[in-house]
Amino acid sequence: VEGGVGRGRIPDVAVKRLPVYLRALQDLAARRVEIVSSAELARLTGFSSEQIRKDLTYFGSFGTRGVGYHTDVLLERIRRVLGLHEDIGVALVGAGHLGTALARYNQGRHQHVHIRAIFDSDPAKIGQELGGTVVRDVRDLERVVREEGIRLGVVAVPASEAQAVAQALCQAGVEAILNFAPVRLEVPPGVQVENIDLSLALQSLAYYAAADRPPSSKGRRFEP
Amino acid sequence: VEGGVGRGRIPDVAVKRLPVYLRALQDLAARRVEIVSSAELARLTGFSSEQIRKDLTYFGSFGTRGVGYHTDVLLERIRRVLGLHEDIGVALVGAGHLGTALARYNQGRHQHVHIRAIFDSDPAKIGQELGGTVVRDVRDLERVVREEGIRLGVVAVPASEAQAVAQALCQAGVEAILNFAPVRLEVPPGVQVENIDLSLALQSLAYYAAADRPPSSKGRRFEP
DNA sequence: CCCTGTGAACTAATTCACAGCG
DNA sequence: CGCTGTGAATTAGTTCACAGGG
Repeated sequence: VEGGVGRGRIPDVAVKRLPVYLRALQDLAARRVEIVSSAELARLTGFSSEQIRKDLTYFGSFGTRGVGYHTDVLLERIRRVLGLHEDIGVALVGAGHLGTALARYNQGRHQHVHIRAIFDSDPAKIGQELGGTVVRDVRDLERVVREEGIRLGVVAVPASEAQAVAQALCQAGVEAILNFAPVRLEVPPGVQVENIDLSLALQSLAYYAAADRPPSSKGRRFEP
Repeated sequence: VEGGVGRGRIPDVAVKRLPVYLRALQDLAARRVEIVSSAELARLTGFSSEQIRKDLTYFGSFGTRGVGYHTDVLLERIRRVLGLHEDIGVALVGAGHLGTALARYNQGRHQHVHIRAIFDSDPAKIGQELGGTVVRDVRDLERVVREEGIRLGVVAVPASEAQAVAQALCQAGVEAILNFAPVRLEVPPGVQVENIDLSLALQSLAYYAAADRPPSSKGRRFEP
Protein backbone atom coordinates (compact mmCIF):
# COMPACT_ATOMS: atom_id res chain seq x y z
CA VAL A 1 0.00 0.00 0.00
CA GLU A 2 2.98 2.23 -0.71
CA GLY A 3 2.93 4.95 -3.34
CA GLY A 4 5.55 4.07 -5.89
CA VAL A 5 6.09 4.73 -9.54
CA GLY A 6 2.56 4.53 -10.89
CA ARG A 7 4.01 4.13 -14.38
CA GLY A 8 1.21 5.84 -16.21
CA ARG A 9 -0.94 3.19 -17.81
CA ILE A 10 -3.24 1.27 -15.49
CA PRO A 11 -4.39 2.78 -12.18
CA ASP A 12 -2.91 1.00 -9.17
CA VAL A 13 -6.35 0.18 -7.80
CA ALA A 14 -7.22 -1.56 -11.02
CA VAL A 15 -3.95 -3.51 -11.04
CA LYS A 16 -4.92 -4.88 -7.64
CA ARG A 17 -8.24 -6.08 -9.02
CA LEU A 18 -6.83 -7.87 -12.04
CA PRO A 19 -5.56 -10.90 -10.11
CA VAL A 20 -9.04 -11.28 -8.63
CA TYR A 21 -10.55 -11.39 -12.10
CA LEU A 22 -7.82 -13.79 -13.09
CA ARG A 23 -8.70 -16.18 -10.31
CA ALA A 24 -12.38 -16.12 -11.23
CA LEU A 25 -11.49 -16.75 -14.87
CA GLN A 26 -9.26 -19.66 -13.93
CA ASP A 27 -12.13 -21.21 -12.01
CA LEU A 28 -14.42 -20.72 -14.98
CA ALA A 29 -11.87 -22.14 -17.39
CA ALA A 30 -11.44 -25.16 -15.14
CA ARG A 31 -15.20 -25.68 -15.28
CA ARG A 32 -15.07 -25.42 -19.08
CA VAL A 33 -17.15 -22.24 -19.16
CA GLU A 34 -16.24 -20.65 -22.48
CA ILE A 35 -18.10 -17.37 -22.34
CA VAL A 36 -18.54 -15.04 -19.39
CA SER A 37 -20.29 -11.70 -19.05
CA SER A 38 -19.15 -8.80 -16.91
CA ALA A 39 -22.28 -9.36 -14.83
CA GLU A 40 -21.22 -12.93 -14.10
CA LEU A 41 -17.69 -11.83 -13.23
CA ALA A 42 -19.24 -9.22 -10.95
CA ARG A 43 -21.15 -11.93 -9.12
CA LEU A 44 -18.00 -14.00 -8.72
CA THR A 45 -15.67 -11.23 -7.63
CA GLY A 46 -17.89 -8.79 -5.78
CA PHE A 47 -16.93 -5.83 -7.95
CA SER A 48 -19.53 -4.04 -10.05
CA SER A 49 -19.90 -5.04 -13.70
CA GLU A 50 -19.18 -1.52 -14.96
CA GLN A 51 -16.08 -1.41 -12.81
CA ILE A 52 -14.89 -4.60 -14.42
CA ARG A 53 -15.65 -3.40 -17.94
CA LYS A 54 -13.89 -0.11 -17.23
CA ASP A 55 -10.85 -1.90 -15.87
CA LEU A 56 -10.65 -4.07 -18.95
CA THR A 57 -10.72 -1.07 -21.28
CA TYR A 58 -7.44 0.12 -19.75
CA PHE A 59 -5.71 -2.43 -21.92
CA GLY A 60 -8.00 -3.03 -24.83
CA SER A 61 -11.41 -4.34 -25.76
CA PHE A 62 -11.96 -7.98 -26.49
CA GLY A 63 -15.54 -8.70 -25.56
CA THR A 64 -18.34 -9.44 -27.95
CA ARG A 65 -21.33 -7.12 -27.66
CA GLY A 66 -24.48 -8.89 -26.79
CA VAL A 67 -22.52 -11.91 -25.67
CA GLY A 68 -19.64 -11.43 -23.27
CA TYR A 69 -15.99 -12.40 -23.10
CA HIS A 70 -14.24 -15.55 -24.16
CA THR A 71 -12.98 -16.92 -20.87
CA ASP A 72 -9.59 -17.96 -22.14
CA VAL A 73 -9.02 -14.90 -24.30
CA LEU A 74 -9.62 -12.68 -21.31
CA LEU A 75 -7.59 -14.97 -19.09
CA GLU A 76 -4.63 -14.83 -21.41
CA ARG A 77 -4.92 -11.10 -21.87
CA ILE A 78 -4.93 -10.32 -18.15
CA ARG A 79 -2.08 -12.73 -17.59
CA ARG A 80 -0.08 -10.91 -20.20
CA VAL A 81 -0.87 -7.48 -18.78
CA LEU A 82 0.27 -8.59 -15.35
CA GLY A 83 3.42 -10.03 -16.88
CA LEU A 84 2.43 -13.52 -15.80
CA HIS A 85 2.78 -15.00 -19.28
CA GLU A 86 6.49 -15.38 -18.76
CA ASP A 87 7.79 -17.10 -15.68
CA ILE A 88 8.62 -14.55 -13.01
CA GLY A 89 11.01 -15.51 -10.26
CA VAL A 90 10.57 -14.61 -6.63
CA ALA A 91 13.18 -14.53 -3.88
CA LEU A 92 11.72 -15.22 -0.48
CA VAL A 93 13.80 -13.96 2.41
CA GLY A 94 12.97 -15.40 5.80
CA ALA A 95 12.08 -19.04 6.33
CA GLY A 96 10.10 -18.60 9.53
CA HIS A 97 6.45 -19.52 9.86
CA LEU A 98 5.32 -16.77 7.54
CA GLY A 99 7.94 -17.64 4.95
CA THR A 100 6.97 -21.28 5.19
CA ALA A 101 3.30 -20.43 4.77
CA LEU A 102 4.16 -18.42 1.67
CA ALA A 103 6.33 -21.14 0.21
CA ARG A 104 3.64 -23.76 0.72
CA TYR A 105 0.99 -21.42 -0.59
CA ASN A 106 2.92 -20.71 -3.72
CA GLN A 107 4.00 -24.23 -4.40
CA GLY A 108 2.54 -25.56 -7.63
CA ARG A 109 -0.55 -23.39 -7.80
CA HIS A 110 -0.07 -20.03 -9.37
CA GLN A 111 1.78 -21.10 -12.40
CA HIS A 112 3.78 -18.12 -13.37
CA VAL A 113 4.94 -16.58 -10.12
CA HIS A 114 7.43 -18.99 -8.67
CA ILE A 115 9.51 -18.82 -5.57
CA ARG A 116 12.87 -19.66 -7.05
CA ALA A 117 15.08 -19.03 -4.05
CA ILE A 118 14.62 -18.93 -0.29
CA PHE A 119 17.09 -17.32 2.10
CA ASP A 120 17.59 -17.26 5.82
CA SER A 121 20.39 -16.40 8.21
CA ASP A 122 19.69 -19.23 10.64
CA PRO A 123 22.22 -22.07 10.12
CA ALA A 124 19.59 -24.52 11.35
CA LYS A 125 17.35 -23.58 8.45
CA ILE A 126 19.95 -23.28 5.73
CA GLY A 127 20.00 -26.47 3.69
CA GLN A 128 16.48 -27.50 4.71
CA GLU A 129 13.92 -27.92 1.99
CA LEU A 130 10.82 -25.75 1.92
CA GLY A 131 8.08 -26.25 -0.65
CA GLY A 132 10.55 -27.87 -3.00
CA THR A 133 13.27 -25.25 -2.66
CA VAL A 134 16.41 -25.47 -0.55
CA VAL A 135 16.95 -22.65 1.92
CA ARG A 136 20.21 -20.81 1.23
CA ASP A 137 22.41 -18.53 3.26
CA VAL A 138 21.19 -14.95 3.06
CA ARG A 139 24.79 -13.92 2.40
CA ASP A 140 24.47 -15.46 -1.05
CA LEU A 141 21.33 -13.45 -1.77
CA GLU A 142 22.79 -10.87 -4.08
CA ARG A 143 24.74 -13.34 -6.16
CA VAL A 144 21.89 -15.84 -6.51
CA VAL A 145 19.23 -13.26 -7.27
CA ARG A 146 21.44 -11.80 -9.97
CA GLU A 147 22.37 -15.17 -11.43
CA GLU A 148 18.78 -16.38 -11.55
CA GLY A 149 17.45 -13.11 -12.91
CA ILE A 150 14.96 -12.83 -10.08
CA ARG A 151 12.87 -9.66 -10.22
CA LEU A 152 10.60 -9.89 -7.19
CA GLY A 153 11.52 -10.06 -3.53
CA VAL A 154 9.50 -11.01 -0.48
CA VAL A 155 10.68 -9.75 2.89
CA ALA A 156 9.48 -12.02 5.68
CA VAL A 157 12.19 -11.35 8.27
CA PRO A 158 12.04 -9.55 11.62
CA ALA A 159 11.77 -5.77 11.49
CA SER A 160 15.35 -5.33 12.60
CA GLU A 161 16.75 -7.05 9.53
CA ALA A 162 14.21 -5.90 6.97
CA GLN A 163 15.99 -2.79 5.74
CA ALA A 164 19.28 -4.62 5.18
CA VAL A 165 17.48 -7.34 3.27
CA ALA A 166 15.61 -4.79 1.16
CA GLN A 167 18.87 -3.08 0.38
CA ALA A 168 20.48 -6.32 -0.73
CA LEU A 169 17.46 -7.17 -2.88
CA CYS A 170 17.54 -3.78 -4.59
CA GLN A 171 21.27 -3.99 -5.07
CA ALA A 172 20.73 -7.32 -6.77
CA GLY A 173 18.25 -5.72 -9.12
CA VAL A 174 14.76 -6.73 -7.99
CA GLU A 175 12.06 -4.41 -9.23
CA ALA A 176 9.37 -4.89 -6.63
CA ILE A 177 9.21 -6.00 -3.02
CA LEU A 178 6.42 -7.47 -0.96
CA ASN A 179 7.19 -6.49 2.61
CA PHE A 180 5.75 -8.18 5.67
CA ALA A 181 8.06 -6.55 8.19
CA PRO A 182 6.48 -3.79 10.26
CA VAL A 183 8.82 -1.06 9.06
CA ARG A 184 8.92 1.42 6.23
CA LEU A 185 11.52 0.28 3.73
CA GLU A 186 13.78 2.81 2.06
CA VAL A 187 14.31 1.75 -1.53
CA PRO A 188 15.74 3.43 -4.59
CA PRO A 189 13.25 5.21 -6.81
CA GLY A 190 11.61 2.89 -9.31
CA VAL A 191 11.36 -0.06 -6.95
CA GLN A 192 7.74 -0.75 -6.04
CA VAL A 193 7.10 -1.71 -2.43
CA GLU A 194 3.87 -3.28 -1.24
CA ASN A 195 3.49 -3.54 2.50
CA ILE A 196 1.37 -6.13 4.21
CA ASP A 197 1.53 -5.65 7.93
CA LEU A 198 -0.45 -8.26 9.76
CA SER A 199 -0.80 -6.42 13.05
CA LEU A 200 -1.75 -3.17 11.35
CA ALA A 201 -4.46 -4.99 9.45
CA LEU A 202 -5.83 -6.29 12.74
CA GLN A 203 -5.67 -2.83 14.25
CA SER A 204 -7.61 -1.12 11.50
CA LEU A 205 -10.20 -3.87 11.66
CA ALA A 206 -10.59 -3.10 15.33
CA TYR A 207 -12.11 0.20 14.30
CA TYR A 208 -14.97 -1.58 12.60
CA ALA A 209 -15.43 -4.06 15.41
CA ALA A 210 -15.45 -1.47 18.14
CA ALA A 211 -17.84 0.93 16.54
CA ASP A 212 -21.57 1.56 16.72
CA ARG A 213 -23.14 -1.86 17.14
CA PRO A 214 -24.12 -2.58 20.72
CA PRO A 215 -22.58 -5.85 21.90
CA SER A 216 -26.10 -7.08 22.50
CA SER A 217 -26.81 -7.76 18.82
CA LYS A 218 -24.88 -11.00 19.01
CA GLY A 219 -25.55 -13.67 16.48
CA ARG A 220 -26.24 -12.62 12.98
CA ARG A 221 -28.03 -14.62 10.34
CA PHE A 222 -27.31 -14.59 6.65
CA GLU A 223 -29.71 -12.83 4.28
CA PRO A 224 -32.06 -11.49 6.98
CA VAL B 1 -9.76 -4.67 0.58
CA GLU B 2 -13.48 -5.34 0.57
CA GLY B 3 -16.12 -2.62 0.46
CA GLY B 4 -18.17 -2.95 3.60
CA VAL B 5 -20.26 -0.69 5.72
CA GLY B 6 -18.27 2.53 5.58
CA ARG B 7 -20.11 3.68 8.71
CA GLY B 8 -20.02 7.35 7.86
CA ARG B 9 -17.37 8.98 9.95
CA ILE B 10 -13.77 8.29 8.91
CA PRO B 11 -12.93 7.29 5.32
CA ASP B 12 -11.73 3.71 5.06
CA VAL B 13 -8.45 4.78 3.51
CA ALA B 14 -7.75 7.00 6.50
CA VAL B 15 -8.62 4.21 8.94
CA LYS B 16 -5.94 2.12 7.29
CA ARG B 17 -3.37 4.84 7.85
CA LEU B 18 -4.12 5.38 11.52
CA PRO B 19 -2.29 2.26 12.73
CA VAL B 20 0.75 3.44 10.82
CA TYR B 21 0.68 6.75 12.64
CA LEU B 22 0.15 4.86 15.84
CA ARG B 23 3.26 2.79 15.33
CA ALA B 24 5.36 5.86 14.61
CA LEU B 25 3.98 7.53 17.72
CA GLN B 26 4.76 4.48 19.83
CA ASP B 27 8.35 4.59 18.61
CA LEU B 28 8.56 8.28 19.43
CA ALA B 29 7.03 7.77 22.85
CA ALA B 30 9.50 4.99 23.56
CA ARG B 31 12.31 7.40 22.69
CA ARG B 32 10.80 9.97 25.04
CA VAL B 33 10.01 12.42 22.24
CA GLU B 34 7.24 14.57 23.68
CA ILE B 35 6.33 16.76 20.72
CA VAL B 36 6.03 15.81 17.09
CA SER B 37 5.07 17.80 14.01
CA SER B 38 3.07 16.52 11.07
CA ALA B 39 6.22 16.98 8.98
CA GLU B 40 8.14 14.65 11.25
CA LEU B 41 5.36 12.09 11.18
CA ALA B 42 5.39 12.40 7.41
CA ARG B 43 9.07 11.57 7.36
CA LEU B 44 8.51 8.55 9.58
CA THR B 45 5.47 7.15 7.83
CA GLY B 46 5.94 8.15 4.21
CA PHE B 47 2.58 9.92 3.97
CA SER B 48 2.41 13.63 3.25
CA SER B 49 2.12 16.02 6.17
CA GLU B 50 -1.14 17.54 4.88
CA GLN B 51 -2.56 14.06 4.49
CA ILE B 52 -1.75 13.36 8.10
CA ARG B 53 -3.21 16.62 9.35
CA LYS B 54 -6.35 16.05 7.30
CA ASP B 55 -6.74 12.53 8.66
CA LEU B 56 -6.44 13.80 12.20
CA THR B 57 -9.16 16.39 11.70
CA TYR B 58 -11.63 13.58 11.03
CA PHE B 59 -11.80 13.08 14.75
CA GLY B 60 -10.84 16.37 16.30
CA SER B 61 -8.01 18.85 16.59
CA PHE B 62 -5.44 18.54 19.30
CA GLY B 63 -2.27 20.04 17.95
CA THR B 64 -0.70 23.29 19.02
CA ARG B 65 -0.18 25.80 16.21
CA GLY B 66 3.39 26.73 15.71
CA VAL B 67 4.48 23.70 17.71
CA GLY B 68 3.03 20.32 16.82
CA TYR B 69 1.33 17.49 18.64
CA HIS B 70 1.94 16.05 22.07
CA THR B 71 3.11 12.54 21.28
CA ASP B 72 1.12 10.82 23.97
CA VAL B 73 -2.03 12.90 23.53
CA LEU B 74 -2.11 11.97 19.86
CA LEU B 75 -1.20 8.38 20.66
CA GLU B 76 -4.02 8.05 23.13
CA ARG B 77 -6.48 9.76 20.82
CA ILE B 78 -5.76 7.48 17.86
CA ARG B 79 -5.88 4.43 20.07
CA ARG B 80 -9.28 5.47 21.28
CA VAL B 81 -10.57 6.14 17.77
CA LEU B 82 -9.48 2.71 16.65
CA GLY B 83 -11.10 1.21 19.70
CA LEU B 84 -7.75 -0.01 21.00
CA HIS B 85 -8.17 1.62 24.39
CA GLU B 86 -10.19 -1.32 25.55
CA ASP B 87 -8.94 -4.83 25.08
CA ILE B 88 -10.31 -6.33 21.92
CA GLY B 89 -10.37 -10.09 21.53
CA VAL B 90 -9.48 -11.94 18.38
CA ALA B 91 -10.36 -15.49 17.37
CA LEU B 92 -7.78 -17.04 15.10
CA VAL B 93 -9.05 -19.95 13.05
CA GLY B 94 -6.40 -22.16 11.49
CA ALA B 95 -3.22 -23.12 13.31
CA GLY B 96 -1.10 -23.82 10.24
CA HIS B 97 2.05 -21.93 9.41
CA LEU B 98 0.21 -18.72 8.70
CA GLY B 99 -1.83 -18.99 11.87
CA THR B 100 1.31 -19.70 13.84
CA ALA B 101 3.05 -16.71 12.31
CA LEU B 102 0.12 -14.53 13.28
CA ALA B 103 -0.02 -15.88 16.81
CA ARG B 104 3.70 -15.30 17.32
CA TYR B 105 3.48 -11.89 15.72
CA ASN B 106 0.69 -10.83 17.96
CA GLN B 107 2.06 -12.25 21.16
CA GLY B 108 2.88 -9.54 23.67
CA ARG B 109 3.46 -6.67 21.32
CA HIS B 110 0.36 -4.84 20.22
CA GLN B 111 -1.18 -4.33 23.56
CA HIS B 112 -4.84 -4.05 22.89
CA VAL B 113 -5.55 -6.52 20.11
CA HIS B 114 -5.13 -9.93 21.62
CA ILE B 115 -5.62 -13.34 20.15
CA ARG B 116 -7.82 -14.86 22.81
CA ALA B 117 -8.70 -18.11 21.14
CA ILE B 118 -7.21 -20.31 18.45
CA PHE B 119 -9.13 -23.01 16.62
CA ASP B 120 -8.26 -25.83 14.30
CA SER B 121 -9.89 -29.03 13.09
CA ASP B 122 -6.72 -31.13 13.16
CA PRO B 123 -6.71 -33.37 16.25
CA ALA B 124 -2.91 -33.26 16.21
CA LYS B 125 -3.00 -29.52 16.73
CA ILE B 126 -5.86 -29.30 19.20
CA GLY B 127 -4.46 -29.04 22.70
CA GLN B 128 -1.08 -27.72 21.54
CA GLU B 129 0.00 -24.32 22.75
CA LEU B 130 0.60 -21.51 20.29
CA GLY B 131 1.90 -18.13 21.41
CA GLY B 132 0.54 -18.70 24.89
CA THR B 133 -2.90 -19.89 23.80
CA VAL B 134 -4.14 -23.46 23.61
CA VAL B 135 -5.56 -24.56 20.26
CA ARG B 136 -9.18 -25.64 20.57
CA ASP B 137 -11.49 -27.72 18.45
CA VAL B 138 -13.12 -25.61 15.77
CA ARG B 139 -16.43 -27.22 16.72
CA ASP B 140 -16.35 -25.17 19.92
CA LEU B 141 -15.83 -21.95 18.00
CA GLU B 142 -19.30 -20.53 18.28
CA ARG B 143 -19.64 -21.21 21.97
CA VAL B 144 -16.20 -19.92 22.92
CA VAL B 145 -16.40 -16.79 20.79
CA ARG B 146 -19.73 -15.96 22.35
CA GLU B 147 -18.59 -16.70 25.90
CA GLU B 148 -15.45 -14.65 25.58
CA GLY B 149 -17.19 -11.78 23.82
CA ILE B 150 -14.75 -11.93 20.93
CA ARG B 151 -15.51 -9.42 18.19
CA LEU B 152 -12.82 -10.03 15.59
CA GLY B 153 -12.09 -13.15 13.60
CA VAL B 154 -9.09 -14.18 11.53
CA VAL B 155 -9.60 -16.82 8.85
CA ALA B 156 -6.36 -18.66 8.14
CA VAL B 157 -7.75 -21.96 6.90
CA PRO B 158 -7.72 -23.54 3.42
CA ALA B 159 -10.09 -22.03 0.87
CA SER B 160 -12.41 -25.02 1.04
CA GLU B 161 -13.21 -24.41 4.70
CA ALA B 162 -13.16 -20.63 4.75
CA GLN B 163 -16.83 -19.97 4.08
CA ALA B 164 -18.00 -22.38 6.78
CA VAL B 165 -15.62 -20.79 9.26
CA ALA B 166 -16.77 -17.30 8.32
CA GLN B 167 -20.35 -18.37 8.79
CA ALA B 168 -19.64 -19.75 12.24
CA LEU B 169 -17.78 -16.58 13.21
CA CYS B 170 -20.66 -14.36 12.09
CA GLN B 171 -23.18 -16.58 13.80
CA ALA B 172 -21.18 -16.17 16.98
CA GLY B 173 -21.35 -12.42 16.62
CA VAL B 174 -17.98 -11.20 15.39
CA GLU B 175 -18.12 -7.82 13.75
CA ALA B 176 -15.13 -7.95 11.43
CA ILE B 177 -13.09 -10.64 9.73
CA LEU B 178 -9.57 -10.67 8.43
CA ASN B 179 -9.54 -13.26 5.66
CA PHE B 180 -6.41 -14.92 4.30
CA ALA B 181 -8.20 -17.61 2.32
CA PRO B 182 -8.27 -17.05 -1.41
CA VAL B 183 -12.05 -16.90 -1.68
CA ARG B 184 -14.71 -14.26 -1.45
CA LEU B 185 -16.54 -14.65 1.84
CA GLU B 186 -20.28 -14.19 2.00
CA VAL B 187 -21.14 -12.47 5.27
CA PRO B 188 -24.26 -10.80 6.64
CA PRO B 189 -24.50 -7.06 6.07
CA GLY B 190 -22.69 -5.08 8.73
CA VAL B 191 -19.77 -7.46 9.07
CA GLN B 192 -16.59 -5.91 7.72
CA VAL B 193 -14.31 -8.22 5.76
CA GLU B 194 -10.72 -7.41 4.94
CA ASN B 195 -9.04 -9.77 2.52
CA ILE B 196 -5.34 -10.37 2.42
CA ASP B 197 -4.51 -12.81 -0.31
CA LEU B 198 -0.84 -13.58 -0.43
CA SER B 199 -0.73 -14.95 -3.96
CA LEU B 200 -2.82 -12.12 -5.33
CA ALA B 201 -0.42 -9.64 -3.76
CA LEU B 202 2.46 -11.36 -5.51
CA GLN B 203 0.58 -11.33 -8.78
CA SER B 204 -0.19 -7.65 -8.76
CA LEU B 205 3.42 -6.92 -7.87
CA ALA B 206 4.42 -8.87 -10.96
CA TYR B 207 2.89 -6.07 -13.00
CA TYR B 208 5.40 -3.62 -11.61
CA ALA B 209 8.31 -6.02 -11.93
CA ALA B 210 7.53 -7.02 -15.48
CA ALA B 211 7.00 -3.58 -16.88
CA ASP B 212 9.15 -1.04 -18.72
CA ARG B 213 12.62 -1.41 -17.23
CA PRO B 214 14.96 -3.42 -19.42
CA PRO B 215 16.49 -6.31 -17.47
CA SER B 216 19.88 -4.77 -18.18
CA SER B 217 19.54 -2.06 -15.54
CA LYS B 218 20.45 -4.55 -12.84
CA GLY B 219 21.80 -3.30 -9.58
CA ARG B 220 20.42 -0.10 -8.22
CA ARG B 221 22.07 2.18 -5.75
CA PHE B 222 20.32 4.20 -3.12
CA GLU B 223 19.97 7.95 -3.56
CA PRO B 224 21.58 8.09 -7.03
C1' DC C 1 -32.23 -7.82 -28.00
C1' DC C 2 -28.32 -8.07 -25.01
C1' DC C 3 -24.07 -7.00 -23.30
C1' DT C 4 -19.89 -4.34 -24.33
C1' DG C 5 -17.48 -0.07 -24.43
C1' DT C 6 -17.22 4.60 -23.06
C1' DG C 7 -17.96 9.60 -22.53
C1' DA C 8 -20.21 12.28 -18.95
C1' DA C 9 -21.64 12.97 -14.22
C1' DC C 10 -20.60 12.18 -9.88
C1' DT C 11 -18.18 10.98 -5.65
C1' DA C 12 -14.08 10.23 -3.04
C1' DA C 13 -9.44 11.35 -1.91
C1' DT C 14 -5.43 14.13 -2.14
C1' DT C 15 -2.95 18.28 -2.51
C1' DC C 16 -2.75 23.22 -2.38
C1' DA C 17 -2.57 27.42 -0.15
C1' DC C 18 -3.24 30.22 3.37
C1' DA C 19 -5.73 32.13 7.44
C1' DG C 20 -5.31 31.72 12.37
C1' DC C 21 -3.16 31.24 16.56
C1' DG C 22 0.12 29.88 20.12
C1' DC D 1 7.50 32.86 13.16
C1' DG D 2 6.06 28.04 12.54
C1' DC D 3 2.93 24.70 12.35
C1' DT D 4 -1.90 23.48 12.69
C1' DG D 5 -6.38 23.32 10.74
C1' DT D 6 -9.21 23.71 6.83
C1' DG D 7 -11.85 25.43 2.84
C1' DA D 8 -10.93 25.40 -2.09
C1' DA D 9 -8.86 23.35 -6.16
C1' DT D 10 -7.35 19.36 -8.15
C1' DT D 11 -6.92 14.79 -9.25
C1' DA D 12 -8.35 10.00 -9.02
C1' DG D 13 -11.79 6.63 -9.06
C1' DT D 14 -16.57 5.02 -9.53
C1' DT D 15 -21.09 4.92 -11.27
C1' DC D 16 -24.42 6.24 -14.65
C1' DA D 17 -26.56 5.97 -18.87
C1' DC D 18 -26.65 5.06 -23.29
C1' DA D 19 -24.82 4.58 -28.06
C1' DG D 20 -23.24 0.80 -30.93
C1' DG D 21 -22.51 -3.69 -32.79
C1' DG D 22 -22.87 -8.72 -32.93
